[in-house]
Amino acid sequence: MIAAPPVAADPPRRTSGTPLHQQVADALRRQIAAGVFRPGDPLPSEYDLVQRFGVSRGTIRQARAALRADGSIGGSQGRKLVVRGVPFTQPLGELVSFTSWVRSLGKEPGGRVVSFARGGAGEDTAAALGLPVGSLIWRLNRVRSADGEPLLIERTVFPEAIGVLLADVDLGQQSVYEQLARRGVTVATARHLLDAVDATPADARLLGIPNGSALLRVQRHGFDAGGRPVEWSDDRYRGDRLNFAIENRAGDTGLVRQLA
Amino acid sequence: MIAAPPVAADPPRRTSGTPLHQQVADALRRQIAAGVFRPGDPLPSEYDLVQRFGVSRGTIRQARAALRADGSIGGSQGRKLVVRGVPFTQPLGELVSFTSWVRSLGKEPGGRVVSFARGGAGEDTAAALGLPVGSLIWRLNRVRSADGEPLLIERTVFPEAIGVLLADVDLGQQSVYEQLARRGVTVATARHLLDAVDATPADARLLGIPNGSALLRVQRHGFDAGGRPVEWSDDRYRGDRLNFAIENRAGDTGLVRQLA
DNA sequence: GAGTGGTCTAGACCACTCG
DNA sequence: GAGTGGTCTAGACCACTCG
Repeated sequence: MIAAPPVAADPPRRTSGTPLHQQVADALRRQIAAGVFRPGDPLPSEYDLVQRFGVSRGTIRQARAALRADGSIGGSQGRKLVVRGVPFTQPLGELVSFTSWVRSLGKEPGGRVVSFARGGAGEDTAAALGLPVGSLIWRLNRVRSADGEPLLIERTVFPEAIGVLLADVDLGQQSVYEQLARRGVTVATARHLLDAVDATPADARLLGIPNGSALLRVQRHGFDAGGRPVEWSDDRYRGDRLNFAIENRAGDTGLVRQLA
Repeated sequence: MIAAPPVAADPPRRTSGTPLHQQVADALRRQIAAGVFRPGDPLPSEYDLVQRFGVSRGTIRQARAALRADGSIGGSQGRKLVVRGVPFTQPLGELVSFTSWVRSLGKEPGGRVVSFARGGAGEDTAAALGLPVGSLIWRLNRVRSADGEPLLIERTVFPEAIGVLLADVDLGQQSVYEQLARRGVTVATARHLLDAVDATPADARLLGIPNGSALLRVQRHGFDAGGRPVEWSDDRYRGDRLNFAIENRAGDTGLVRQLA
């Protein structure tokens, strides 16, 4: 870990396995988080940073590209770059796992299994998972809560190979993704589809909210590192209790608006 | 525009204003889209690409970083990089501008101004735009439609300096962002907050839908290239007609789940 | 014109994967 | 051990912004 001394001290080299550019990026992020640089402040110039960190310009630029990508800084050519604020990202694992997300908030995750059974894939499910119609799949239906408050209904479909790994797990208490991770299965990439739906009578009863309340629906396709489907899920969150935030960098975004 | 000849031809240089690394990235993207490289195929090695494009390794790496960032390719150190497929992104301009999005679908954008007036910023608005409470701001309230079907209610606040640029524009027909762009103002980065709300009676009347229908609400903070606030908007989409899709790459994501 | 960030090159060494 | 991508440096020139 290298700090940013006012004058160049012992030139840092890769003693640990952490790349220099990442050490620089982390140092700058820490300083933004600590208020050394405040939103609106200009970032020190490249030349300054080269001097302070005792690394080459390329390394500084690589570090800064990371800060740009996560939205910590902004700006354009010719002008000094501007600090925007603390980075605004979440690990995919935490995004996918309700359990680890709730824990990260310091709350107690809970759940109740409504149903869990093997069956045959219908047309939609088969298409979503990239399987032939009629393939064996597992359907899991749960209500998830934080500190006892129901927040989410999960309706998830797993391919047979994934579902069997969960067959003897207590899904009322355990995180599906932690259990899968122990068995070597992780969600490496995912596609999310967000829209709003009225709570059906079943939804309303499960969440303890009025009929027809607005729910934020998140449909997720999860894939492992090899691109094989791990899950297809229809998650319904209480719209009044949860939101999703998206940081859009310059240029192209990962967010797409679609007509249904 | 440079292609990728099997053998190095005339070494391309920056004749136009487009950076070389971007020309290379665009060329590779086109080849992925055209099926020259198919999902699962390995990408040619760095050495290959250096030869084919006649540029330095640094330029190739910069181009590949862009493909990585938009999800076109994946892979890790020591292995050949793997083509994942056509990128799944939307230019920020199209994401922000309802008008240009609707046009991209081949439909006719329309609109109706409900109100447009100058006023003083309350506490929330001031905080959102980073202005002192009581600062002059402009509030725009519109219904937006595609081929005559109302899809969206926009409630947008602009800082005084932006609002005055719009004072004499026909906002029933014109795109705010196109008009602003002509005056040198563009949204370079944005933060989006997505949740679900019940349609208020006013919402329902404006969209011509039943009271209490689920709406997908998108709150947006837009900033220019210098990080200055351009707009703060509360957009409400018909949940049954629209959704947002998010492509999550490996590792950290720009998508964050939050408790309200 | 001075200072800033953006582009590009050439070359070195390292870490990882694979046959 | 050969080949791959990852890191890092040093130096050149360019485009843009600002006083």
